[in-house]
Amino acid sequence: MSSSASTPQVLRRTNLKAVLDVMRHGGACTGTDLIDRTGLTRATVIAVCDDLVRRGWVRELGAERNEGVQKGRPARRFEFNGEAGCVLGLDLGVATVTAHVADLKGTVLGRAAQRIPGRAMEATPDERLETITGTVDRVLEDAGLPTTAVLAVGIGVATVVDRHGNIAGGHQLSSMFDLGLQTEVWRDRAWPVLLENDANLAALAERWRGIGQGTQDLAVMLAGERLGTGLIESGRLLHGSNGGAGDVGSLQLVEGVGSQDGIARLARHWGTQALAEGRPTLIRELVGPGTTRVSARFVFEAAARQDPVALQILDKIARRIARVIAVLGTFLDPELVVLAGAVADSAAALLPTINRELPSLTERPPRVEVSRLGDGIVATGALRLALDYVEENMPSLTPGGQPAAVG
Amino acid sequence: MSSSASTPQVLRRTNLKAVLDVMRHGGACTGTDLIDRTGLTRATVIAVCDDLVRRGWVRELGAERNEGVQKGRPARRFEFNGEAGCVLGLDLGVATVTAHVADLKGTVLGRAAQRIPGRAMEATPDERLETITGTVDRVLEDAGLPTTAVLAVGIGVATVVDRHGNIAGGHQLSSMFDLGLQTEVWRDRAWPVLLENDANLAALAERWRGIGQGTQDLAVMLAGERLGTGLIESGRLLHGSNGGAGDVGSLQLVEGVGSQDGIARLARHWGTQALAEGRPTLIRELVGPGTTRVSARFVFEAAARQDPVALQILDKIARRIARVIAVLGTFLDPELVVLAGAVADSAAALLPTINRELPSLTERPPRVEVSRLGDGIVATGALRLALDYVEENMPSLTPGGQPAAVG
DNA sequence: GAACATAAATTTAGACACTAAATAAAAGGA
DNA sequence: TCCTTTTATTTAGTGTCTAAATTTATGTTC
Repeated sequence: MSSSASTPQVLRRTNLKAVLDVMRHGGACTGTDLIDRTGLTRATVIAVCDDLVRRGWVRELGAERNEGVQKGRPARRFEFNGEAGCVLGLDLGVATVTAHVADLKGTVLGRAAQRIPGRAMEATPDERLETITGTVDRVLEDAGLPTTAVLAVGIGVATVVDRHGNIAGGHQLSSMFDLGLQTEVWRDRAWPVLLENDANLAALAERWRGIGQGTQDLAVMLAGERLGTGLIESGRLLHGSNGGAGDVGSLQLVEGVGSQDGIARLARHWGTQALAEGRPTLIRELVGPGTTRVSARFVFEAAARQDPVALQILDKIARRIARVIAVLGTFLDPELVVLAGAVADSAAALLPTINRELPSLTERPPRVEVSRLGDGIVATGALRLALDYVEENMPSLTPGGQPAAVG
Repeated sequence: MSSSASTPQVLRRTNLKAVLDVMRHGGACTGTDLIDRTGLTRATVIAVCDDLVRRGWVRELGAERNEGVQKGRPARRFEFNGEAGCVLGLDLGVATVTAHVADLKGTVLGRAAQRIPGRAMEATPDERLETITGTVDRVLEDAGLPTTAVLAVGIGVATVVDRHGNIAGGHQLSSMFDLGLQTEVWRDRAWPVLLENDANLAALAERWRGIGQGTQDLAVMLAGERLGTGLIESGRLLHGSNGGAGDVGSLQLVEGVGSQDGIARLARHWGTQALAEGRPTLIRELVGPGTTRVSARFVFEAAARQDPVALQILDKIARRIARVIAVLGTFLDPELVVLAGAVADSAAALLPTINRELPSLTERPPRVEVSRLGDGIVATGALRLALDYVEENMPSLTPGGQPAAVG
């Protein structure tokens, strides 16, 4: 299954990748470094490096002194060329478009966010596309990058996406994001476009730059307005047969958990309810007089000041989340569960209750943490998705920017 | 990550595997067949075939006529040599040891089962090992196979096993199966021993020879005495960080589901209860007078004859199972859920209720079916596990039986 | 500063695996 | 018997790697 026929050229390609992998992780490398880490001969290593330099993926550094005592002929030093191109990471929300751009080392070179004008829910596909392309163009321009430098685009959407990057129809919001981004829209730019569910990208982000570093099995709950879960098992994203894995929105089962409610929405809902019932609470003061619209922030703030009503709301939310985590832990046995999303900062207040509840709900409860990646978590994951694609296909691709003559 | 350094020899190894893969699936092959399916040149294909024949993995067939009109020089015909070795598949239950042996094409050559003598729960490791080795020796002897013919042993155990094949400590029954099978026990036989959770093997079996053929994402509930679930996503088994994935035994959460109760145990429990309460039911007649020990079989039989009490018990069981399936479907989005285990035949009676309940518990409920693989499901999966190992490592291994001189 | 030690690069010869093209072989049919 | 067809085999050439010898560029020592 795994294997397909090979030619000597495939062999070289494999070794190009092996050397690139080492360079990406290890910074500047001498030939000897690469010999140690790849097991190849010096002759081969040097040939591969020269090949990579010729193709534009690697730079040879000048004759700066290596650190320490130096005897013998100075080593040539090679470095992965992070500027050989860039990747875009987009987060398409219901009302907002966020775009990050990074070089091939993953260094973020620019960020931009833009609201969909007017009433977002009613925006036409074309209006949506205009905002998206506008945001992308702006972030590229600000970073001084031509469109030809873009080697891949990762895009997170708030709906179900299968493992081939196709938006699964028949889901909530699925039509909102089914905009032909992979095919028609940027055909002239010839960008490889990779779609993925936003919670899945949050999981990639957490494993790349968040608490999940070094973890092979983790779940990330993107619990802002909606409630979505990104699942990584053995270092790979889970999708299920139609991409619905982790889409716990439809979980009607666990008593008290269900519908599509994320933390923010629940806080708002119960906060509003408390006000409507006229219960005495700090939330009222924070919201201000004359309005009944409670934002989640106020509830968390009131709780931070020990307001009993707000604390009770958080307790209720935490118990609800704990139940989902318990089910998740039982079915998937992740090492770590991360709470992320718009309210991640405040979610820390939920942890004590969650950790108190878990042992009664499941044996061996997973470790639970709160994300520290903030708002850009999905866009960050989108960058990672794009980088994964580029790294996987690197030898075959043509570096962006200059058209790079390859023999 | 994925790539490691390569030499020309690795290339040949890849092509050996590619050719073997085609042969395993396609039966007897001519050179032209292989050219079409691998993309290699005729010269290479023939060289690879000769190589495989020399190593013993492939047989060249005599000059039998090919079907149809034959012009031109007759093609040499090659066939995967299923008799180049065999694999063992073991199912270690609490009280029973089952062993299957199959050739490398997966054709079962022998079966044996043996009870652990005395009170199984109290058997010492040595007693257990004696039964295991005894069963293995018998099945090999009956099939007329020497121990040197065994290329791998797959073993299913009723406890948690991580993805490296290590039994995770601290679980129910974990010490019962931690017998040093991989290392000490058969050291003299030098067999590669692969441990895996029994429900996971049931999943492999369903995908190999059961209802799950061609399915990439499925869950198999092994629901006899205990309740365990084997999960396959994108064609791969899920283990989770410690192997606990699918070990729903500890799911205390879903109201009414939990503990370790499988279908048989529940049927027995509620059947006994009904008798104790003195309710009028066919079960009593089936069990016979003077005893209160109800076996699951009687409950299913009574239900088949429309006994109201038995039907009510099945209804209760089905609702319970439906809830687990709903959670499973929501979190993992499998294409198919298979009910398997000792009572699989009878479990068909549960399907109508399960399918009626599911839509109210989750959107897009998965397809649910009952296994037709019967008792040997775990041993069958164990064979598959062993075959996977052998197929993956085939070119490097030495065929069993004769010591096969390789140049 | 010349001779030496050292580490790395480069060159050379050889092995292995593949392709492509020419040649040979083994059938059936005219 | 000769021709056609299909396949196998041989031959020459290419790409990639290793291993070993050689060269290069540096620092150290006397």
